[in-house]
Amino acid sequence: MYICSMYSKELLKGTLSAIVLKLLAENGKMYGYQITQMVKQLSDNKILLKEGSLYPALHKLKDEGLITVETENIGKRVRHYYTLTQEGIKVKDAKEAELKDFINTISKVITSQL
Amino acid sequence: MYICSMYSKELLKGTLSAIVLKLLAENGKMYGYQITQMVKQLSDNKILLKEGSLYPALHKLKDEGLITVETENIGKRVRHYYTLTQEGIKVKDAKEAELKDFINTISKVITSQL
DNA sequence: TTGCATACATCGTAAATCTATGTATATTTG
DNA sequence: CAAATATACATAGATTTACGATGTATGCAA
Repeated sequence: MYICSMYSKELLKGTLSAIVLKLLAENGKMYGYQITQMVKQLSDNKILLKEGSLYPALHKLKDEGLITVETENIGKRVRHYYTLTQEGIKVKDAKEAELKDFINTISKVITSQL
Repeated sequence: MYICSMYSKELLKGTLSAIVLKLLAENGKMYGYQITQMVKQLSDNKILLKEGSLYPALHKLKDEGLITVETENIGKRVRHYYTLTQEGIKVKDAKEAELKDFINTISKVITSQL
C-alpha cells in the first residue's frame, strides 16, 4: 500500500469505523484487504486505507463486540472474515445517521454566507 | 461553554481550520467568541466549539501566517480581531475545495450499495 | 527470479480536539 | 444589590485516531 490518501488524514478521523460498519452491513462478511480495495474503488482512489489504520480499527470493533471474526484457510494463507453482530448493526445505524447529519451540517456552515 | 458538541468530537477533526478560514473569508475580521457563536448558529447548535479547541487553532493559524491579529479595547476588555492574509485566502480556497470533495466522496462511499 | 499483489500484524509517532482549569469584565435577573 | 450568566481570553494535560514504518509470508506473473 504505502500510498497517501488524497485527503489530509485528519479529515478521515471519526469516519473510518462508520465506513467499515457500513460496508459490512451492505456486503455481509468481508476481510481486511477486501475492505481496503472496496473503499478505494468506491472513492475513486481518493481514500486509500492503510494497514496501520484498518487492522487496529477492525480489532477494536471486535473487542467492542460490534463484529465477529471467522477464519478461513485459503491455500496456505489464513483469511479473517468479519461480520456485523446485532449490536454492530445498531451502532452502524447510529454512526451512519450521525455521519450523514454531520455532513449536512458542515455543508450548511461551509456554504453559508450571512 | 463546557457543553459537548452533538457529534463525536473526532468527526470535527480536520474541518475546524477550514471552517474558521471560511467564516473569516465571508465576514471579514472576527474575534474568537464571535466565531464560536456563529458556528453554533449556522449549525443549529450542533457544533459547539470549545475554547480549548478554537484559541489554540487561531494561534496556530496566526503562527502559520494565514491570519493576522488586531487588538481592540472594549471598555476594560481586550478583543482580538482576526483577518485573513493573502496566503490565508489561498489556503482557505484549497481547504474549502478539499473539504467539499471529501464530503462528496464520503457521501458516495456511505450511500453506495454494490 | 524478481517484482508486485495479496494478507495479515504491531510499535511508535504525530496531529487535533477536548477537558479542566484559570482569570477577568459585563450584563441580566431575582 | 447579589448572584448568576454571558462575554472573552488563555493553556496544560489527556485522549483519540490514523498513519508511517516495519515485519512476515504466500501467490502469481513477467
